[in-house]
Amino acid sequence: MYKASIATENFIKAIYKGEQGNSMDTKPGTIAKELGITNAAATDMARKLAMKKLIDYEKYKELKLTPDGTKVALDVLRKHRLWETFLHQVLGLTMHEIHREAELLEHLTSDFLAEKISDFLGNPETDPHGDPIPTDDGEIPETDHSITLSMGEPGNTYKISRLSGSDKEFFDFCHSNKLEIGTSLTVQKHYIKTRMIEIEIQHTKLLLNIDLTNTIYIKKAD
Amino acid sequence: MYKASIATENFIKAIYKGEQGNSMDTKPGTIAKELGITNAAATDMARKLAMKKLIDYEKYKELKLTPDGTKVALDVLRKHRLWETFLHQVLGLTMHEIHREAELLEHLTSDFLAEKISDFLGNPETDPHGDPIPTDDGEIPETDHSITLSMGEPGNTYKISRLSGSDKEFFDFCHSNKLEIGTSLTVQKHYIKTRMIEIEIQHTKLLLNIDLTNTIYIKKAD
DNA sequence: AATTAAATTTAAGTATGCTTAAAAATATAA
DNA sequence: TTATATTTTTAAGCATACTTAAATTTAATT
Repeated sequence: MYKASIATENFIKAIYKGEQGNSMDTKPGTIAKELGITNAAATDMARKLAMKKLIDYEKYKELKLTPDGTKVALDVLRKHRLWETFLHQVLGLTMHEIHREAELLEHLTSDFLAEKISDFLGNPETDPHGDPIPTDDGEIPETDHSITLSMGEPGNTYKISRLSGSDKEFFDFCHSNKLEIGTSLTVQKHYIKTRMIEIEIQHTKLLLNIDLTNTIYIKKAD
Repeated sequence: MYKASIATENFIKAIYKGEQGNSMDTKPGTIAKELGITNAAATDMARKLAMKKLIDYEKYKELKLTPDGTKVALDVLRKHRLWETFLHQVLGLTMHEIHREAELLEHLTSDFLAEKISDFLGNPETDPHGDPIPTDDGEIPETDHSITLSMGEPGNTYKISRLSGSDKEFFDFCHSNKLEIGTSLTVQKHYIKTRMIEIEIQHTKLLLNIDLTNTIYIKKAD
């Protein structure tokens, strides 16, 4: 299997995030901002990865992962989420600590070690955020049919299924507003212009920015 | 604290090994062979690390770590041995597997995570090989007064205290010849010319190469 | 539609960490 | 001690992964 450099892995991860996420695209500038590099560096990298057949690249267009590129993304993502689960369950690190450490460890984790960690954890399907862990053959167990909070319909009640953010602020915010996995909420109203969503959670009304709500996943309460 | 690159960390580790070991010096060629790079690359790196005050470098002389360089070496060594201990005790990896994985993980392990691992393990003083784990402030707990097997005196009986090798062959050899931590042995005779040592272990005579015996540590049986 | 702004690309340059090939210094052996 | 071999160093070059600055293309605004 193709072994990518750390820089390449991070670049491909960013594209993957852009392809999946609703609050981010895969234009070079967006990727550059995500990685903290210049636009020129992103274009440069795009050309190189295109030659390696990891992405499809047409000038001035969005970057798109090839099947090979997607495989790299899912491999790193699997290691990232396995480490997050492991660091949380075994070493008791907090939600934002596990992200920070997994962000490093994922790049120097052999397939062998990833399997050992997975076995030790009982081959979990999701990480502590509720995010699905890709399998070793690159499948994503999407059994929960979660949607982002921004997709929730006014009047409907949901349970929070995933909290997908990575920074301390996000988790502090969630915690102090009782936004936890399993908690029920009712979507009140969408404000298109201001890109806000109003929800009711534990008898409290909350106005959330749409960007934030794309890292909060919900599913219909059964 | 100065953050070294992976290449720099490995280079400094090799020098540290040469400074400590009895079977290896710190000449550029030796370091190059250890790392699998050319002599030219080793000289090149030596000049660069000298500019960063991590090593003392005089042309055609052996490479020597500065206090700063030694700090880098001990920091990486601490992380290496903490990972080895953790992977062995928690994930049950074999002796040569833990080395291989720790060799990677050590480079992307934050000080924060190292402390968490250490705490989890009850702040152990030695790793599964019996090698001392440097403390977070760069001290090496040398409480056991071990010596290498090559230093053992004929007629004396010792207990094996450390098995410091890294490759599978070494551990397979040790295992099949009952060379385990805690096992008693009696040094029989040194053969200077052929660089061999004869020992008796569990009523069996064994002839060992001196290079091998520098990774086997012993101490006087009490 | 024309102008302006923003994003993207190209070009040139830098640091790291290697390589090969040739020159210089050191070590070994006859 | 002199010739030979080995090691070390220098020199030139390459790939990766960035940078800044300028040119080009696309997008937004009037």
